[in-house]
Amino acid sequence: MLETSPVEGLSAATGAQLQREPKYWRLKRHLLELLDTLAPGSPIPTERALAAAFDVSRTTVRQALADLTVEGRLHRVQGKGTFVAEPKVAQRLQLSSYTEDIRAKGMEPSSKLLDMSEEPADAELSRLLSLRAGAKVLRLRRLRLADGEPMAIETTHLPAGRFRGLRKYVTAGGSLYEVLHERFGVRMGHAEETIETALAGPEEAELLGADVGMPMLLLSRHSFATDDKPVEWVRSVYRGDRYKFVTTLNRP
Amino acid sequence: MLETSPVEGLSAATGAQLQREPKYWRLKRHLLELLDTLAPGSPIPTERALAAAFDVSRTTVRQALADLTVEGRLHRVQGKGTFVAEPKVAQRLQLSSYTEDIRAKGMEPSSKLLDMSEEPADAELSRLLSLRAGAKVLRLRRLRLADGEPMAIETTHLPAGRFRGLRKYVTAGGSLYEVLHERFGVRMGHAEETIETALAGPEEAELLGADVGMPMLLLSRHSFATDDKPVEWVRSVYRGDRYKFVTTLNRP
DNA sequence: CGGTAACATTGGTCTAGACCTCAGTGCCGC
DNA sequence: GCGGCACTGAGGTCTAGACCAATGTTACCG
Repeated sequence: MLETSPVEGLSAATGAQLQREPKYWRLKRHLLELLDTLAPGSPIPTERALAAAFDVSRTTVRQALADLTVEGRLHRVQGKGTFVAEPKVAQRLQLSSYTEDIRAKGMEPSSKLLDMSEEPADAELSRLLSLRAGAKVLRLRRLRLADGEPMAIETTHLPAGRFRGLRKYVTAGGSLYEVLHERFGVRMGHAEETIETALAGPEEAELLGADVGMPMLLLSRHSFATDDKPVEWVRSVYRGDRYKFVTTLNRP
Repeated sequence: MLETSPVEGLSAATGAQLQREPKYWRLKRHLLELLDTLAPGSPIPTERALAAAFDVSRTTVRQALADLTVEGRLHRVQGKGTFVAEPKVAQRLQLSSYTEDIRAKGMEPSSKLLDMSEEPADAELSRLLSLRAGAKVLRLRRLRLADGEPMAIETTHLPAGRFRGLRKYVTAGGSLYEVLHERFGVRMGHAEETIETALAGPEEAELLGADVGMPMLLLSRHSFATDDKPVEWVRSVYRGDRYKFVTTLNRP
């Protein structure tokens, strides 16, 4: 399963049989050409139509479509059809809030608070936030949007003890970083980020309007205030088919 | 196709039928448990054995195995079998050479020059390297290894005119950044990087010892010397199942 | 006019079996 | 000894058809 690429060689002669190329590769190539001629969001032919048109089984069509879906070229909806996916959007990697980032790109940021809870820190979290084991941690889970489009799911952990009353400010909406600065006098100094790939689970896919199994960019951020005390531990999931991260590096 | 996750609810009563969970989900969960008990590199049961053991068709087994493969948990080799994949390795994002990076991690770096050529710059490359259209560009394609394990495929473009004789230094082995510094007096000042996901094509998969269709981390780097002149344009493909990038951000 | 029940259509899951390619093994003949 | 070649068994591709689940439309009835 998965992926294109022809197999060259074998030009003339030998006449009939040779074709060391799986049928679904050929189908994928045809569909990729088709995609270039269609606007994002356009529907493509149904599985059964493609099977008939190319004289292959529906299973074979599905293999090609599954590949293109996981590659972020198609978007499938049960009961409706298969559609051309949207192109990628760049996302700058920088130590600023989501709100600032999106505004800087000329889009309108918004967040949807999915849930908020206070939980005792496990061993890992207490280490990351310099808390004693079992100390209360505020956990925020937010869906991030730009111009109403889902961009990412962000799960933030903060030490509840240091930021009493944070809950109501967050509930009122507004930038978390702004609240931390204005209400608690805390500004971010530096952060350590890791970026890796993962695949969308059913919940993420649903929230982000993506497909299950699609590659995602997983960003973890460990932020410290200007006094070097740890402030937050964040884990975000971005749609890998639509976003990329950009960063500027400087020689030490 | 793709991905785990049960569907809860529906406890007692209703007796027999209800089971709103595809068979391949169940199979995936079982295999994930099995993977935790096996060492990386161990073989797992064959497709046909699993089909018999779970009383499902081989197609269904393959759906589960395909998911786990694209998730980086399994490694499949035609004619041999299916094996437990290796865990991830972190890779620091910083403006230093590959050679320095790997040494810093206590591993032995090596490179294999896949090919080297001089080509006229196309519109994109001449813009990136501040060259007139058609100027010669040196193109290096290298396989990067750490302790003999393939890590990435790196394609570097440099202005051939500014670095005459670079070819022979590179052929002799050694760090490109060291050569640029010692032979041409050029040191890297800053760079702009973008990170995104892509899926492995047959060639990349083969070179990296990965599977076709596996998610990869795509890193593009545009580097500038201390005098702000562009020096290189690099595109690297890392195995997404084994590497992650780490970076430190500072407040401006 | 409004609801709703039935139907059509789409993608999602699954089967049972066919034939292919690729890798290893072992035997046979030179 | 050693080069092939046949055989076995692994994953890779493919079929033709079944039924399920989600969606949207249509027609009928109150």
